[in-house]
Amino acid sequence: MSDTAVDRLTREEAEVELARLADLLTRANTAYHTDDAPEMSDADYDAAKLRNAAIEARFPDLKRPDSPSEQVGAAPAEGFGKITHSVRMMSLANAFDDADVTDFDARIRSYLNLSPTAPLKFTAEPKIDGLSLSLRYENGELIQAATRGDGEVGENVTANARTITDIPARIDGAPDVLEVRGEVYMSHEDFAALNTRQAERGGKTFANPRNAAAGSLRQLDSEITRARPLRFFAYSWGELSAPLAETQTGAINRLETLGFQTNPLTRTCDGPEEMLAHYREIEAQRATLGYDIDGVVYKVDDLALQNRLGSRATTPRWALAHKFPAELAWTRLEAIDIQVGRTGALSPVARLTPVTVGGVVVSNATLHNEDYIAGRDSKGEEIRGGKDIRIGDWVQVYRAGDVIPKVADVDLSKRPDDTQPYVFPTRCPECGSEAVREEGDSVRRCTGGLICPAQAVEKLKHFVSRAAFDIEGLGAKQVEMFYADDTLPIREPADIFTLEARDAAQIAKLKNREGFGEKSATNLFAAIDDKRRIPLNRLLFALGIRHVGEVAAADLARHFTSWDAFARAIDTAAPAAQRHVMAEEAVLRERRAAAEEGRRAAVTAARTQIWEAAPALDPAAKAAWDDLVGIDGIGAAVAVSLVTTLQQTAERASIDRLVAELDIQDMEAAATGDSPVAGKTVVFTGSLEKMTRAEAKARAEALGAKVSGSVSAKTDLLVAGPGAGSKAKKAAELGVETIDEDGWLALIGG
DNA sequence: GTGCCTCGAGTTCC
DNA sequence: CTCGAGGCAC
Repeated sequence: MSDTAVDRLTREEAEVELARLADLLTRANTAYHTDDAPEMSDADYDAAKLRNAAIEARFPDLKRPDSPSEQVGAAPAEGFGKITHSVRMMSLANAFDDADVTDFDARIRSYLNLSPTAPLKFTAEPKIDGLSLSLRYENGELIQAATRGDGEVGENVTANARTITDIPARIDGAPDVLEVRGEVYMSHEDFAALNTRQAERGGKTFANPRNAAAGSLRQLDSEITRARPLRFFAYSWGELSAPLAETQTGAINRLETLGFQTNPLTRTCDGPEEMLAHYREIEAQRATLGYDIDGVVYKVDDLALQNRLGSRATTPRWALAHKFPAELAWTRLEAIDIQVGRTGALSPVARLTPVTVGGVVVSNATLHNEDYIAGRDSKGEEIRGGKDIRIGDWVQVYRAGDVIPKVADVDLSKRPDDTQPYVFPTRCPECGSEAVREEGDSVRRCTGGLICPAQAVEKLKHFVSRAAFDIEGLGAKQVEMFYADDTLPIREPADIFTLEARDAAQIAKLKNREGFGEKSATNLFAAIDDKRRIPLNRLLFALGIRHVGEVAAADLARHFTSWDAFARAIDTAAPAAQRHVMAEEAVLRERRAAAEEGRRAAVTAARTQIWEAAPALDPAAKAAWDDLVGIDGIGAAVAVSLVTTLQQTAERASIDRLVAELDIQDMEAAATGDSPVAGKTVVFTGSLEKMTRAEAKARAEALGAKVSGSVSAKTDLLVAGPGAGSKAKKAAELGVETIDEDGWLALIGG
């Protein structure tokens, strides 16, 4: 019956067929999500969905309550809802040897202005190799569980978390709001038993306990999770309505009292020596613990100090992960392939005879760059005893940070007789353009620009990536597909936004394609339309301009607030950027000449000469340039990159076509938090007594202030400690408000 | 000019 | 996650 044309079905047949399709599609969905092994091809899946929709259209009254067409996001790639963490889930800075640990202690003391002998306690605990989870309790009730995700937004796995025995559904005597954070993991014993069971059932087995735990927690059907032996150690917290304790140790004890498992090897240490001793103790017990750990985590014990130390972009300053040495493996280097990145960088990738390293089979590994293969470091000095890496060699592989496979060493004694030194290509393997290495640069880059298909595709992938446009249903795979497409191509970002219109104008519709259906096509168009309105910072990041990452894009967006102001400023600054480049070239020439003639280089003179050469530089251009490089975090390299990109006609035309398709959201003029210093530009000068300079800067920025190094007309506030000199004088001249350290502390409330 | 520190870019496997 | 390099403080 499944072959009968829809318009020939009788009413009774239609009813039976709808039931069959509902069952088929539900099973296909489950198979896709739970076994990671789809039973149906995407095309068959879409065909079934289309048929279901067609029958429903003909017999609307027969539509079932469990109709597959009603299931939102029935497209298999969708999964869990998203949860924005109320307090970011940070990652940890890493240490690989004892010196990194003593440095950590020293760095904290210097940041806090503590003497080397002042008491400073730390905790040390095993770093569990699982996946982190944040549990939110309100009034003692578990209401939400979220994975780490990117630290900002994670996945909602509440139903699955409820099935884990180590996670209490309710707790007594906790603060009204308590977010408990910890690690979900699987013991060695349970992992082995699970794999045996999976193998017997013909299901898929897992490579290691970490993957098994991750796979089990991310089941759409929480009954499957329930059957998986997951465990949980609590080690941290997020949002709290009341403090748990005054120290890390106290807080962990409190979590234990509340009914959570905490790691029994957690210790409080008096300093680096005790921390390292505990590290060795944990390392010695590693094999007999019964679960995987990949290092030891140290934390400043005093929570008030943790608070003062604060965080860098992605890691807190008060914690450190001391990693165990990486596992190593030897294997044969079968080939060296060259990949082309979005900036044109040619990266060599090692194709290896597959080998197990730390529980995972590795068949590819990075070879970093040209020099690394040749056996030289960035300064051209020979490394690894001058061994060059050749195809056919036995190479040592490890997984850096237990993740990224790298080639670490070569065994020359096993080198076959017929090997040749590897010759790094000087032409792009993808487009044949010349690949050049700029002076002092370690990477060779394809000069093809937008002509190079590899660069174009990688740029598009970057454009749709998570921190950029993040278009649902348009990932790396789809981008490649559309790039290669002849009837409905996406060759540049603007093409994404004209996709629907172009599709509508064509006879061969996207929805009729293999792998696509009615629903997936409409979903994609809707997802694209959804992103037409885009915040300026995301747009600037998405453009993929060299040296402009997420942070620089945000800095630029905050400074210029609108696309028009940004583009105008860059265009205006262009002549000055050109002078800058010429001046730096002149400096290089002067340096070389001076070295030859054995005299001191007149660097400043060479620079000034170009800047002041005729024809005179437009003062507006100079002002725009100064304004640009005056932005905190934006220097000459970024500024030049912005100008060159926007001044290139082809590139600019492509950007203009994109901008015409968008509704760009302006940024708020200033961070208007409720803090009295939000949006203000603050300068610190003189010596500060109650805090260090770094600390003061971090605190001010956390409150939304911009901290600058020098006093100018744009400065709103000068915080002057004892010994303030020229800056205080200049502030007085400019009429900038000046306060002392105590005044500052009073202003920010502590 | 030198030495941090942070950001950007590239990378693997599931 | 790491490496290189840009940015900035000293």
